[in-house]
Amino acid sequence: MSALAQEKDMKKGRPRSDASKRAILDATRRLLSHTTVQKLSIEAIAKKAGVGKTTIYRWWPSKASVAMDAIFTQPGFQNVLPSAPTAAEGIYNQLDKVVAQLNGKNGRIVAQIISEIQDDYEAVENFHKSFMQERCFELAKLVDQGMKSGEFRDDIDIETTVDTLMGPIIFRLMSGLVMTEDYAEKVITAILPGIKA
Amino acid sequence: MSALAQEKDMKKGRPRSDASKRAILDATRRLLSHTTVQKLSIEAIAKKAGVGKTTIYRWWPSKASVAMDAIFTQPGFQNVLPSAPTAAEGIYNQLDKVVAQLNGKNGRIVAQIISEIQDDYEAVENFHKSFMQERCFELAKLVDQGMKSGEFRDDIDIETTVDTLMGPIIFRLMSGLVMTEDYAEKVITAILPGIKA
DNA sequence: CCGTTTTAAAACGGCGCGTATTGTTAATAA
DNA sequence: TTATTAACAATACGCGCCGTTTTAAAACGG
Repeated sequence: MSALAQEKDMKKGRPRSDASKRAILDATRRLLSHTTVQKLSIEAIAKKAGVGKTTIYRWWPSKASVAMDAIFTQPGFQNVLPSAPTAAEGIYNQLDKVVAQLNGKNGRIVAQIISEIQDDYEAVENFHKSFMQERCFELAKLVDQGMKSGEFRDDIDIETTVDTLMGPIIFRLMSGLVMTEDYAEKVITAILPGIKA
Repeated sequence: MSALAQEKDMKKGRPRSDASKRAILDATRRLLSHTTVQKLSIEAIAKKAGVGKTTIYRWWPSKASVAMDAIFTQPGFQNVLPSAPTAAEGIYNQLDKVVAQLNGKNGRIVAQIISEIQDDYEAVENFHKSFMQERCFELAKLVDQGMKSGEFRDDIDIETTVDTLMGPIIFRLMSGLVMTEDYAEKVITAILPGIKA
């Protein structure tokens, strides 16, 4: 085994084609701008991307997985946040980012993804790990921090508080209701007075 | 036209078979206890109910509609509530009822129904009219009542407040997270301090 | 009896599923 | 160079369910 092979953890045989991978995700994004996840088909992706169906089935277990990969790797879906002086401001930053990610076309697609995976327990878990969990955990961390610093009351339930912050957004997302850009502010205005010390 | 025909709005031709209707909804309920809405098929319902496919297609536009009909006509899904002395107690009653309706097997099915209809605008509207709207409106009415009576602050946004009450429930429903029987109480404990006068 | 409508049953073409097969290509190992 | 290994595109397959159409019987009112 060569030094290069050791360094890059290379294996025998033809390596995975990065061009095909990009072609598949690109084709999926283009198709999703004109149809829904439900109406999407593996065959259509393969045809548009100029790849074999087997290549898709080899690397993704379902069309929902392909869609998740296509959407979540887009710029704007990384969850990097500016540090905030207060817990309240940190919560606002996080919530506003989620609203920005979900209030437009991408939001419709994410709603369709959540829908598509409902009868697949593993897929639901995968979705939560790759999108929901880190955002909820970040909120929980901020609530906890606010409690310890005295900014918030010390008798609130962290998990339920996170639910009251994230819940309304997902509720409106799944209900097909409009979600304006300032929706995060509205939710925080409703929630904050109840948790402030 | 006879008097009876006029009274009961009878029409010419063979009347709709109530037996077939019941057979279809019964078969759907039985099938849904072993599979998901997504895996349900019109053909399977027709076979199990002993009816023709055409009979189903004549009266329902989709399998999601059949499922909604089958679930929402069950006992326990009527939204009748005891009158409450305070707005807060009224809100608790309403929210607790929703949790009771959605925290078990039926909740999973409702989540699947919401999922199934995501790419059908009319179906989404129909779902909201037949389930979500009346429950949200009831909550909005109670919040408004509490504001006017001085029980709640007068500067809160009704719509957003309803979102913070219903949102967490739908959020957990669609996330596949556990929702205990006392979840309504948890949400109210989190929300109430922020809206009380 | 006649016109109308619903019904169950059966058959239809079509689509996308997930798998299998084939021959080619791009890498490593000897 | 040669052998080995694995990914690749292309193609074909059987299958299940779709939504529609056709047929003949059944259930009503006039």
